[in-house]
Amino acid sequence: MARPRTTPRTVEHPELSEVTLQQALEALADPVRRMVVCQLARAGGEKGCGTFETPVSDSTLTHHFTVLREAGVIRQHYRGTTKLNSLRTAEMEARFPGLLPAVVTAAEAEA
Amino acid sequence: MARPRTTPRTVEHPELSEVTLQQALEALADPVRRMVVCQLARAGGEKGCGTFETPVSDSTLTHHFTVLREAGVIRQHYRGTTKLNSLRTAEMEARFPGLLPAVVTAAEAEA
DNA sequence: TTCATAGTACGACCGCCATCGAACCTTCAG
DNA sequence: CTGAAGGTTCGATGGCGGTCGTACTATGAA
Repeated sequence: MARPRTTPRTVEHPELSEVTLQQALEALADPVRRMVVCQLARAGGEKGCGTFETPVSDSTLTHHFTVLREAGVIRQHYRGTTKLNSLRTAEMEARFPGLLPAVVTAAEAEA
Repeated sequence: MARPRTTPRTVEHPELSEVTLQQALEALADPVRRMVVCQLARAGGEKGCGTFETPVSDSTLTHHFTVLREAGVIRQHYRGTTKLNSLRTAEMEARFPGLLPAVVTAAEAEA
């Protein structure tokens, strides 16, 4: 039977109501993670993990994606071997009004 | 002559243009510093160093004030033996539009 | 002048987090 | 089945930052 030999890869996402301001700020306070967020914002949609420009190794990047995901900033899901990332823009806006736009805008302006 | 025996105590403040987003976010990402900022926002004006409610020692609090000042978030000046603190609200708004209000609002809402 | 109050400077400590490389898992193409 | 590409997991490491206590300085009051 054409069935996966193991469980398909899924990703856990927190409800934004479970995310603290502390988590969100810590997530956004790292320069590499801000690069990721800005590149996502610029892309406007989904973006594969391997398509980001950062100065760190793959394993470190995995760590940063995890932090962003657990902070509710990004959503991730698999398509084949590729993992796609997108911003949880609307949910973040509902939870922390103005925060994400302020950070992205400031980051873009600085670059 | 009624003159101070040593130089009067002054405090250095950065121009907001010299402050990076990194500094601002790091400053705001610490829970104790956010307490300070929120209590200042609530006070609406100046507030002596000793009038803040925090779980840390005086010397640690001094450290946090320094970080906030160097991040351009607060302004400090002496009056007698008291050091007064206030938010650089307008300048922060010009440099990082929306950031400080977003953080303060979220912090108030969480508390 | 002396004392009390307000805050600072300094040094030490400790824990956390960003980072890496190596080994591994999952999926798709041949 | 086999290989290769895309990510992950794991353990180790290193540095930075939050914390404290103690000693100190500055100011104003008695």
